[in-house]
Amino acid sequence: MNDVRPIRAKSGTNHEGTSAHNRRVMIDALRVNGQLSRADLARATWLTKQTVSNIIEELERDGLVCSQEPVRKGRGQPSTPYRLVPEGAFAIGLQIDRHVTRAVAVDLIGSVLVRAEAGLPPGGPSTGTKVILDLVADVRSRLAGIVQQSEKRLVGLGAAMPGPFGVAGSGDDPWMMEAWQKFPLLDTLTAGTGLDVGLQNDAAAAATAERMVGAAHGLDHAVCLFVGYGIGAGLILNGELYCGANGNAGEIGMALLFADGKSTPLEHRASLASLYQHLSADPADPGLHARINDLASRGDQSIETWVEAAAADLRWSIHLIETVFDPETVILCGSAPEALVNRLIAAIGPLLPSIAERPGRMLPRLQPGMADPWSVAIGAAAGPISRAFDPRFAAILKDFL
Amino acid sequence: MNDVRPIRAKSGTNHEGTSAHNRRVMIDALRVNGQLSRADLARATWLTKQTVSNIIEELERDGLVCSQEPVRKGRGQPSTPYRLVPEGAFAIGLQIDRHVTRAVAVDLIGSVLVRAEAGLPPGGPSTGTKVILDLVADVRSRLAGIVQQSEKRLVGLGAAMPGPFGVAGSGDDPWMMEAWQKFPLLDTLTAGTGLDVGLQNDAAAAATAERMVGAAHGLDHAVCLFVGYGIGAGLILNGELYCGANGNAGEIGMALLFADGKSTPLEHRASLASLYQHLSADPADPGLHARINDLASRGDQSIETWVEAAAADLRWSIHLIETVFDPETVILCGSAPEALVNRLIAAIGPLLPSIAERPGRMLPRLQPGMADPWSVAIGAAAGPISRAFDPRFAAILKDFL
DNA sequence: GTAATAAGTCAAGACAATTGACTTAATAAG
DNA sequence: CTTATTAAGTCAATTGTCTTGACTTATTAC
Repeated sequence: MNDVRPIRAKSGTNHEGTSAHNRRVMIDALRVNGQLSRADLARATWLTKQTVSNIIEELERDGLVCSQEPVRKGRGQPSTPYRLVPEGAFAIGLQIDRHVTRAVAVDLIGSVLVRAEAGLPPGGPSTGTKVILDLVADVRSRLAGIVQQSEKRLVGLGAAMPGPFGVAGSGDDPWMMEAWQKFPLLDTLTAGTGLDVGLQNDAAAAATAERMVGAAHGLDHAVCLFVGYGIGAGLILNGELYCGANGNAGEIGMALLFADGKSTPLEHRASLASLYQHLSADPADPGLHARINDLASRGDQSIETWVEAAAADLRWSIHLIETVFDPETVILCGSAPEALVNRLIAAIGPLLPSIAERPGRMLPRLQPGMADPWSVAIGAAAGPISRAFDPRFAAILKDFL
Repeated sequence: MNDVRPIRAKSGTNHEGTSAHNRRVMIDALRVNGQLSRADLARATWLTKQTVSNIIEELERDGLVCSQEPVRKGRGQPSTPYRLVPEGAFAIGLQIDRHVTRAVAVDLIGSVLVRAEAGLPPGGPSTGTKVILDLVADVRSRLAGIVQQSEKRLVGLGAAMPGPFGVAGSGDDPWMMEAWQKFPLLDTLTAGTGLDVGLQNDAAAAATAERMVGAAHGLDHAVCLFVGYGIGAGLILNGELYCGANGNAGEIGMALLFADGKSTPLEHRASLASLYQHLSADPADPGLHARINDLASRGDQSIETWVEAAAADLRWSIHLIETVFDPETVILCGSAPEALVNRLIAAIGPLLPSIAERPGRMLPRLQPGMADPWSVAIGAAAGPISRAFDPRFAAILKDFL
C-alpha cells in the first residue's frame, strides 16, 4: 500500500530566489564589464532602474561594490559607475597534488593575497591531513593580518586534487592519490576548518580560474585542456562548470587511444608523468620544474622527441573536444613549465579541421591559459566564490544549501 | 568618449519568472512520477501546500492537469492525485532526412497522434520546401480532426535534420543535405506555418525523445549515441539538452579516428552510410530498411563483417562518451532496423573499462533506445514541448522569448 | 536662455509566495 | 463506539520583491 519509490522532483523557487539571482546577475555583469552605472545595469539585465538601484544599494552596504567618480558622457545627468570591491569577499583554495600541497587566499576579483606551500609526506591522508590543515590555518591567519574582517568575508574553502573520484582504482599508485581520492576529505576539511568546503578535480579548478581571471573570462562555453601530471578537461558549459553525474566529467586523460594494436590512456602518452618517465626523472625532485623549463627553452632533443609525440595526441584531443563540446574556444593550461607549454602550443599547430572552423569566428580555436603553477590552487579558491556569487540555476532554488 | 563595446550581462528575473518556473516544476514532477497529490508536490518541490494548490488550480483551469479518484493511504484525509492531461498541449515534429521527410503530431506526454511521410525530391530546399510545408499542413489538419482546440494548444513546430550547422561543407554531398543545412529553414517554416519553430540535429532530437518517453525519462545526465545515416550524440546535461556554442555539440561522427596510418571520421566507419556502402546498396531504396532487418536477423555474413567492425568503433565511442561526459547512462538509438540494433548491441559488449564502472551503479552503462524510425520526428516534436513546459534556467529569465 | 536628454529617486501598486489557523476525512487506540 | 491522532487541503492576512509613473537633478545641444 505504501509507495516505496521516492518522489523525484526539482525544487521550486520564491522571492528570495529571484532576489538572489538578480544580485548575482549584477555582480556577474560588473565582473565581466569592469564598471557599469545603474542605468547600464538596468538596460543590460532587463531589470528596472529602481530594482537595480535597490540591489546596488544593498550590495554597497554589504561592501561588495563601490561607486566611482561620476562621468559625463553627452547630454543628461552624469552616470555614477560602480565596480566590484576586491576585498568584499575571500576564499581559500587548496591544491593537493602528489608530493606537494598549496594553499592560497583569493579575493572577489581573483587576486591572490596569500600563498603557502608544503611538501606532502608519504603515507597519504593519514599523515597528510595535519600538514594540510596547518597550511590552511597558516594562510587564514596571514590573511587576517593583511585585511580587515577577513573571517567574516570568507565564503569558503575550495579543494582541488586529481580525479577521478569514487572509481575503483587502478592499483599502480606510488603517490597515494588513490588513498586521497577515497578519503573523506570534505568531511575532514569541514570539521578541521569550520568552513564551507567544496571539492573538484584539478582540471575543473583550472577551468574555474580561467573563467574568473583568465582566457575564459566572460565566456559561457569553453573547455580547458589541462596538462599536468595527468590530463583532464575542465568544462564551462552554459556559463557553469559542468561536473557530470558523479563529478568526473572531463576526465579525458582516461580516454583510450588505439595505436600499434594496443590501447593506452591519453594520460600515459601526453602528460607530464609521461615526460618524467621519458626523461627518467623523479617527479618529487623540487628542481625538476626549472630544469625542464630550461631544457625546453634550449630545444633539448630528448624533450623535443616527447613534445612531438605529445603534441600529436593533444592536437587530436583538441579536435575531439571541439567536436563533442562545440565550445567558443579551447584553452590549453596546466602545471607544465612555461617554456614547455610554449613549445607544445607551437608543436600542436596547425590544428586538425573540425566544426570549430566556421566563418565569422571571433576567438582563436586554441589559446594558452595561465602559466602559473598556482593556477589550480587559485581555481580551487575560485570555486566557492563562483558558488556564492555567480548566476546559476541551482542558486535560485529553495533546496540550494 | 562613447563606449563601442556592448555591455555583456545575463538577464535578471522577476515574479513571472518565479511563477513560470514553479509551474514547470509541477509539470515536470507529474511527468516523472506519473501522478502526485498536492501534498506530495509540496514536499517534493519545497514549496508550501498553498502555493502548490494555487498553481495546480491554475494548471487545471488551463487544461494541463486533472485530478484522479481520491486515494486513502492510512490516517488522514485521502489525497487527490493529479496527472498530466495528454491533450493539454500538442506539437508538430518534422524530420528532414536525405530522401524522405516525416511529420508527426505529438501530445503533452509524447504520444503520437498523427504520422505523415513523403519522399523528398532531388534538388534540395528549392523543391523540397513545398513538400515539407504541405506535409506539415496535412498533419495539422488531421490533428484538428482528431482533437478539440488543437490549434489553440499547439505550442510549436520542431524540426530535426542532420548536422552540423553553419560549417563550411565537405563538398561530397549527393543528398543535398549541405544545401539544407545552409538554407534559412527556420524563417521559411515560421513564415509558412505561423508557428513557433525550433531546429536541432537528429541526434539531439533522438535524445529529446528518449528523455520524454524513453530510457532517459527523468534522468538529468544521459547521452544518446545516435546511429543513423550519420552518427551523432544527443546530450542531456543537467536535465537539459546541451547544444554547445553553435548548436553543434555532440557531432561525434566527425571525430577523426587514426588507424592504419590514416585518419577517418567515425561516421565513415560505423554509420548506416558505411553499411550501405559496404553492401553496395542504394540508400534511396524504400525496401532497404526491411531487407537489412531481414539480413541482420538471419546473421548474414556480409552484415556480420560490418557489425563486428562497427561494434568496435561504437564500443570505443561509448567509452569516450563515458569518459568525457560522465553520464548516468548511455543510450544507443538510431534509425537502424531493430534486428541490426540488437546485433550491434550484442556485438558491442562487453564494454571497455571506464570511470562509469563504479560501485553502487543503478542503471546499465548501455541501454537500447527507441527502435522506431519515427523517433527523430517524435523528438523534434518533443523540442517545443520541452521548451514550453520543462524547468530550465533560461525560462526564468526576462529575456526568454 | 531654453529645450532635450539621460540618470536616478520617490511612493504607491501589483504579484506571488508564506504563514498560521482552520476544516475535512480518514485510521488507530482505548 | 468514542475519542485522539494524523494528514490533506483551504482561508485570509502578511510579506518580500519587482514594477510603474511621476518627479528631481545634471548635463549638452541649439
